Amino acid sequence: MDASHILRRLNPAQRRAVETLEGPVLVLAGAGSGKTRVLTHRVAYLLGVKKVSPRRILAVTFTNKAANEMKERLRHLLGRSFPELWVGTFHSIGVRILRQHAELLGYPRSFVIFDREDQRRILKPMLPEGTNVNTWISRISRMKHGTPPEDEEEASLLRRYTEELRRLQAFDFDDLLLKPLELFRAHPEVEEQYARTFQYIHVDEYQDTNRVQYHLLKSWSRIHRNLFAVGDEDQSIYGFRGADIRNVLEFQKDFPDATIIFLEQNYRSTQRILKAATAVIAHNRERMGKRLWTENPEGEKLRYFEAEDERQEADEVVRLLQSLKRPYSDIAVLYRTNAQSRALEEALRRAGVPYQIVGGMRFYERKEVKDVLAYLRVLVNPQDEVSLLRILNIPPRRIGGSTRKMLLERAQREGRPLYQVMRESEAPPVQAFVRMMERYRAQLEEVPVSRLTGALLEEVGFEAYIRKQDLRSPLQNGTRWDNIQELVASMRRFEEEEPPGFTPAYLESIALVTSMDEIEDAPRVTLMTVHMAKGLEYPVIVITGLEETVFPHQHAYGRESDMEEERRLFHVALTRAKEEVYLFFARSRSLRYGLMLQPSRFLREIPEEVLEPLHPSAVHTALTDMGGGEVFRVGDEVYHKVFGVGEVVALEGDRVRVRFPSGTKVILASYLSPLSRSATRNGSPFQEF
DNA sequence: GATAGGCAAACAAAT
DNA sequence: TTTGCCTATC
Repeated sequence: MDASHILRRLNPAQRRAVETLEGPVLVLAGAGSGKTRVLTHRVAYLLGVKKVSPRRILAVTFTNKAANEMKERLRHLLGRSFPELWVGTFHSIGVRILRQHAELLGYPRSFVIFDREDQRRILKPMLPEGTNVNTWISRISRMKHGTPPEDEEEASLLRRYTEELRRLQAFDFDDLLLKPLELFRAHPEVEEQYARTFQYIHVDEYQDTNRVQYHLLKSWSRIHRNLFAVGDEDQSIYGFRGADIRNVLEFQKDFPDATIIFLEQNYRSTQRILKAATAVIAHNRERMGKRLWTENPEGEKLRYFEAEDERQEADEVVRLLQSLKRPYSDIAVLYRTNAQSRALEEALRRAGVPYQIVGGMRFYERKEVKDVLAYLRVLVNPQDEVSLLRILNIPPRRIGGSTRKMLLERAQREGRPLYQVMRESEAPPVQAFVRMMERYRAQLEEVPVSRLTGALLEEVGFEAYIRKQDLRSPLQNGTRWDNIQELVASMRRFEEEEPPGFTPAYLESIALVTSMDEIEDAPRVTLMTVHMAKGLEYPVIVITGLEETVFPHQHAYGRESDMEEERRLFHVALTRAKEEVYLFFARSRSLRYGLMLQPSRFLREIPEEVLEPLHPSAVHTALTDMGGGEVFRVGDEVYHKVFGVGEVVALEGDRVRVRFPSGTKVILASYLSPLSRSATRNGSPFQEF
């Protein structure tokens, strides 16, 4: 194929990125600068012009959806598809490697993948009464990202947890990255096999890789050294998942011969949107410092609206959406936390505006769906005790607490798998259950998954069970059974795509499905968290909940680096927009009950000249300046949920010393709301309450 | 010994 | 608004 076919329609920087094939390359690509285009064209160039074998090219994307889109675009560019290309997320590539070599790690090929809920179920009994399981899940995850245990308690729990996963033949999400690395360390010949294979390696969203992913990349690129990383430190928003911005900031240190390429021309947003985004992100210290520019039109000013509470905010958002006279598919409504979707959802439903919510409770995480999947998981892997315990008495079949306890104790005493113990149980309900499961297990490799599931559901009386449950919570009448039917439908679709479509293959195919994969291209408004919106773009972006303690979120107040991540998150939100941005904030929110909320500091960081009120008639409040972003000053009157009204007597970092009627206390600033100001200030249209 | 129903507590982001 | 735990009842 002719190189010009692939290189034309790329700007000089993009072209350089596509053509620099040898050695490590870091592309610092600002929002909307065409990084997906660069990645795709580079792979196309390798395949079509350099005739590199697809088996030697690896492209790591951030979501499965992005992986599919890349394959689709390649097909379009090159006129055919390349099934042998390694394209996928770190996690899906990790699974692929693990399936290949599981035995070397002492795991069967039929290992299961545990999600958060499965993790919670095995951790719960390991922890003392009243311990916060979620905290421990985060700690374990942090340790698996490379942070050493803080004390013996952490170390010992990690040990016991790891042993338990091994006993159950399960990997958690972090294992999908960590275990391949362990595999490489223990078996250098396997490591070498991959390092030889991967001649050209591409990574998207490099700023959101963690240390384990970084080591995987180092290992894969060890021999050929052709690592092509695309990222934007201003869009690093997954610190809680171990993302380490050092991977970007220290790329040159780790790869001294690296070529660094900046993509700074933005093709997505209007000048005003870009001006706002640039001004906001300039408040961060931890950056390489790109300067985005655009040839796009100036565009409209960004508009803001101040609401009483989340109800009014939601109503006003709906009114705005209806007044825009645009296809609803052009619009995304973003928020910081999933809980904020509720008020919006209600208002949209009341007004009859079509919408879809992405994220939150995912389809495959719903209780009823997971129950059905647990049956299949036990059929495939009877060692999966978590799933076995889950369905033991669902629907109720007279295997209650005491029988369950007896079985578990015997299994523990004899050191044998629970399922084996159940096989020998004399309790009639247990016998019946095991016999039934064995009957289905025998058909696993012959009967398509949808038929097997249908028969199973029928036999256990699942519909009746669900309907009975629905009587208790009539609000979602029928939706649960609808979900089950949708699940069976998804199995049928799977069978069509991948005949013969048996159960083990099906389970594998859904293990890594993400919320992103559920986004539909339909004439509906899309609602999602800002995290989910990364990588997407819409003509109109509505950002809600722009208040202190909401966005930036309460958890970020203690540490400057966390606050910078919040700011990057807001920067991501703004740069999703092509044409119009609407910013909403409320004075109060039932989620922050009793607090008077202040407009987000991020609003104040947007230059005044690109902002205007949504309704011109709205009273333009006094122009005030927060100065440095600090929230309180000595003399301010403040309110605390427990201690009541008090006066600020001193500022101590992120804490405030407050004199209450009941005495003087030192309190985290985020727990206080201001009542009155000691002085009036000027500079921003956002009034302090 | 199993199940239904009532009541308290939670809640940041997600592969 | 959901989820899990506790108690009363079958």
